[in-house]
Amino acid sequence: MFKREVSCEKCSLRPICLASAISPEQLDEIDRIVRRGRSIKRGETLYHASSPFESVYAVRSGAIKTYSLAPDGEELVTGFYLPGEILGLEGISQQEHTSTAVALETSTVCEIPFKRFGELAVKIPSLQQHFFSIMSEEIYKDRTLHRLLSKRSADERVIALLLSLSARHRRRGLSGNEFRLPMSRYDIGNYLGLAVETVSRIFTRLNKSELLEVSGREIKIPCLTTLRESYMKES
Amino acid sequence: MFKREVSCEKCSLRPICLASAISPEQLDEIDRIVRRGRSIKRGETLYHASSPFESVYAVRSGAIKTYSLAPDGEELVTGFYLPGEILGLEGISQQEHTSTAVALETSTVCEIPFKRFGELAVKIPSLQQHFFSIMSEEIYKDRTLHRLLSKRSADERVIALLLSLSARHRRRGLSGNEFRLPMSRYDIGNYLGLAVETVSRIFTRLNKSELLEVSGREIKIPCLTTLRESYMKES
DNA sequence: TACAAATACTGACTCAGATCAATATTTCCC
DNA sequence: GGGAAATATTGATCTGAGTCAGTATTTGTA
Repeated sequence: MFKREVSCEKCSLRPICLASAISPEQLDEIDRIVRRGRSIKRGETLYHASSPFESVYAVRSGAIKTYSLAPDGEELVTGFYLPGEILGLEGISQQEHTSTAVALETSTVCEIPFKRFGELAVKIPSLQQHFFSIMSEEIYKDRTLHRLLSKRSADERVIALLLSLSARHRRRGLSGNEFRLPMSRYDIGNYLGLAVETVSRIFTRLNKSELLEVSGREIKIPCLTTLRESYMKES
Repeated sequence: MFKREVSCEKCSLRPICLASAISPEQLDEIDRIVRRGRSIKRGETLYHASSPFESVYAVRSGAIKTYSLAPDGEELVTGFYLPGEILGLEGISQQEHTSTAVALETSTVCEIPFKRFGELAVKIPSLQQHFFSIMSEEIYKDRTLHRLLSKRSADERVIALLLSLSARHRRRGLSGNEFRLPMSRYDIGNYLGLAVETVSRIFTRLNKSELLEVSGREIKIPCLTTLRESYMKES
């Protein structure tokens, strides 16, 4: 027995999701347009690149990765999305999805039909403002990734990703010190612009140090501050 | 004698700027909130990182670069903005500018006070939609940069930047085959995650090939299709 | 018009991380 | 629970681009 169809109002993810900072009556309006409880199994696709853009999605549980393919078929992992996070935003301007979203583990998502959302955002200025903010945040995070890719060493990139995942767990009230990676070494390497072998070697090396305990996809960070500082020092 | 203070209505950049796809009456409303004609000389700053976020800006003429500094002072060039393009979007979510914008040559900009813009976007749904689209476009372009940085060779990165500048010139009705780079080799390298020396060597090499004629910052592309194809082939 | 400073170029050398080639381990079904 | 496929690790070798060092050219300014 598990809870499905939790309204935004009752959703534990509300403070970090789309419906934060919205008054109760307005919450109700959002609640009416959100399609909840869609479940996707590991490896299944939420949307495909070049399918018509109709909705953005909020992750309710699980983990989703997005990737795009170059004309020659080369894959690029463009992001990892955890509960409370919104995906599909790059599709708005193109009128179609520009990446494919697949579940890394069994996940549930809330679908937010974008046309109706726009109509609502016009009626609720604070919702419009919040959505501007969510998109701006995405742009801001892309700047961080830009720096990571063009200035940081392989080790620093991997540590930065772990710290990011840790912070996102903590934000949901979970442990930031111990978690399981939902993605493969391949995905990590692809996302960070590194070869799988390099990622693997870095995990082995970090595991030998006191900074991290790695066992397959299980990660334990004994001390976040130390890890953060070691990351700083390397840069 | 030169024209200042051209209204959005009369602005030749309208089709590619913020005020595209807006009806004449509504155009008038936008016109009233835009602060026009601010001129900044080469090397002068439009806004500083960590100054309060109040406006986004549209380039009217010239060229602007944005950069951010890491805690240790390391610079990262985050973007180049040409006439008709909007900058400052990453500041929305942070309530302050997260990068510094400086003019690469004498430029004029239009300032769009963001609070008033938000109020207007609520009244004009198509304007809201268009702004969603502009932000989405920025996210989409960041994905392209992500691929460039994590999958492409130094040569391909430089060619991709040239092709992007060329396309942006053409969009304004200018020649896409001949133009002057507003930015230094250093800026190009920094933006693309390459050492200055590498950028310099690539220009020399391209100049020796038939693909490009380079003389300092003057660029001539004899055949765009050939350049585009050579770029594809290398990938 | 000249000269200092900034920018750009070139060459020699080095190295982080890619690639290639196995082997080990985990995961997923039947 | 067993065996195949997918994922992860490890080692040896190679290479694209970085670094260092010096020179050339352009640009802005007096």
